[in-house]
Amino acid sequence: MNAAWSAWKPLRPALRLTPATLAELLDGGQAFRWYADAAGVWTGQWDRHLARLRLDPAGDLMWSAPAALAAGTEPALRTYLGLDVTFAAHVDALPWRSDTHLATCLGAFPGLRLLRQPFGETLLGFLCSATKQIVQIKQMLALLAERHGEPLATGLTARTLPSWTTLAARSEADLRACLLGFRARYIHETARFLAAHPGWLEETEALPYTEAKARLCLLPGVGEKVADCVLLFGAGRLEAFPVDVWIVKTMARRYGLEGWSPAQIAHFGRTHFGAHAGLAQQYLFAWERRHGGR
DNA sequence: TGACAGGGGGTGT
DNA sequence: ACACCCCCTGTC
Repeated sequence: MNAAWSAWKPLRPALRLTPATLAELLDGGQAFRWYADAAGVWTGQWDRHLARLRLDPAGDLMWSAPAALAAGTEPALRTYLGLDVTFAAHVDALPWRSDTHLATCLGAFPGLRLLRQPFGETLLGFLCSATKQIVQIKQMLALLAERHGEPLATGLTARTLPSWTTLAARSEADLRACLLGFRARYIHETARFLAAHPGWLEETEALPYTEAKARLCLLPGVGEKVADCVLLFGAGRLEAFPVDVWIVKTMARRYGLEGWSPAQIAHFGRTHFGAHAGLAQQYLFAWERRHGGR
């Protein structure tokens, strides 16, 4: 039995989105703990927060939270949704004036932005992501929270994701039982490394992009793609440009880069899109997910 | 309705 | 290049 939810309130400052952009933002591969109901109400979790989001008729984002937690939810949402980040200016600085495909992608998902998720949780999510689709990653994280997380608050059934400390105390078999497959060993070994190096993750988050990425790549199961996702979705590093199979496909088709390696595509992306290449990547990725194969 | 391939947002060797 | 795990999805 869940406690009562607070009344719906508009987000301040306001965030005006289309339903398609909201779906892409919450369930488009940045985060893996949001679920929509038939009425278009999204329920999701991050850190020790639980919230509902919906668009009012004008398209402005409204939020609600369990009454006992609601006081802390609004500032947390502002951080999580990056309301202090000038995404409109960053988008305008992308080369859409000379890149018609990019202009099309920007127009299809107006207001799309990058989430600022908890760093450690983002790492866990993307350690689960290898050769998995979003629906399966969500299932893994739901099982990890259900079996190894902590109750969010008394009276709530929702649970947090397990901390890295908790994960380090679990057996690889316990993790494997959460549908992790071969990823269980990576998560187990990463958890043990982090347990043996207190503060390592926090120091990594604070480092400049290149150094932070190099450090993340030291973790078992973390290569360039996962490291870039963690930095882009969990640390606000808009210069990170993750290259996965979708981006390889869309860059080959739309930018004539057939046969290019992921490293070559990453270099092209940084050069072509500039300092906020990761933001461009998210729009291209959203477009490819929607129109892929056509 | 139920079984059966096929392939999946990568990394490590 | 290929193994790593095993669940989702489409198909018959």
